[in-house]
Amino acid sequence: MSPAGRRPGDSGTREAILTAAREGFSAAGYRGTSLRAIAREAGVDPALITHYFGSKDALFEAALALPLDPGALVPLLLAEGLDGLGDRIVRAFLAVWDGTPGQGPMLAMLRSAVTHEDSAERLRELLTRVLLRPLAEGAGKGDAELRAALLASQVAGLAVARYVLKIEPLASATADQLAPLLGPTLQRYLTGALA
Amino acid sequence: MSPAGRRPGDSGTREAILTAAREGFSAAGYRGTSLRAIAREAGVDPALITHYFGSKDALFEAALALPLDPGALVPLLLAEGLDGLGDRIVRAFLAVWDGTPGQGPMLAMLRSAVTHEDSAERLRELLTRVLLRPLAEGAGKGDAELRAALLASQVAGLAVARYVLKIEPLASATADQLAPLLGPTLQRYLTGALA
DNA sequence: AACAGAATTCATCATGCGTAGAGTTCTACG
DNA sequence: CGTAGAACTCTACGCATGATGAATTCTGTT
Repeated sequence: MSPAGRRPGDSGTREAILTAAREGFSAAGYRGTSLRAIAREAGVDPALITHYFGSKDALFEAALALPLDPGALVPLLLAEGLDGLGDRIVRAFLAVWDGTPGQGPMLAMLRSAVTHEDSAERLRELLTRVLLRPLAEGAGKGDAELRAALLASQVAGLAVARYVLKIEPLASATADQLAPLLGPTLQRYLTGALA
Repeated sequence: MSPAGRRPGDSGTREAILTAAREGFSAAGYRGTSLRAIAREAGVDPALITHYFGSKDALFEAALALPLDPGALVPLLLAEGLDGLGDRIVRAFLAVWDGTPGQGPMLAMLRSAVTHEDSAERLRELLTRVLLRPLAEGAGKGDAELRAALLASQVAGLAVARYVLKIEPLASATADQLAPLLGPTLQRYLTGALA
């Protein structure tokens, strides 16, 4: 049909592939998404993906690169003091997920973490080292590891319940509704008495 | 190699297939596990799986059949009153997961729920209708749906953090250590003030 | 104007998949 | 015994997959 050879002008093919890949991976996970499906979605020949990224694994890697730096979030959250920290964490979390176009990379990370052992390790690393532990240490109440883990459990649970299982009314609640519900839990995990 | 035809004696082939299937599905999810791999693991011809179960979907269904009745748990938990309910839920949850041989069906359910849209629906149904909502209604403080959803979020989060992401020290903590940490959260979601 | 190299298509390979069907051997029941 | 049917193996089909290599067309630099 279409002739071979380079197209004139600036075709944002690479980006189109990445977008389609994120969509696919976040919807069906790594194995559930074929290169051909991604190519079809992106309106592109399958071989182009190999051409650009080398392999499916490399594409996956590239698609999961987060568009934001989670490390930058921590000082921002801590800047306003410990009061209402839990509340602000809930809001920040929801803002990131709901704000990310199509929730692509986020859901993809979660989905693949649950299936792919390597991804689970990477997500654990990212979550604990860059995000949760700094938060818990910033709170300065000791037991940083434990507090970070508890925080992770409630935050991950929110993600699963809201975005994967879509349990109502959690799934369609607004940040204003959720913050006072979950905030106190996080606050206690971070700054409260534990035993 | 091996001759065709029926083997003498009682070969627990069906069970072997189910075991291998649970192992596979819980380790790599639905798509990530092939019938041939299951058959190899079970030391069995792939066609036997079709013979016994009809299709991969049906096998999946059969492998996920829970060995326990979650509905029976609720009255047990509620029987001892509302005091310490959260605590008891944490303990029951851990007992079920840690007690289930190989955590097979449990992890498989979680893993596939995250990948497979249908499984997500089934898990949501099971969780909310049979387990969480009866609990929240049994607590009798109103807002049963919302309380059930919040409960789900913390419980699912515990599962993900402990069994999938394996975040320490959550992953290797005992029930006695976790109950006082997470119990109050669940207690508040079920019986506490919400807004 | 020439040319290296990037972008793109196509045809193709080997592999693995889920499933179906035919054939063989054993068991259970009459 | 005889025979229905369950347990089991083998072969094969059609399809999708990830990857490769050659061919073609455009772009940027000299």
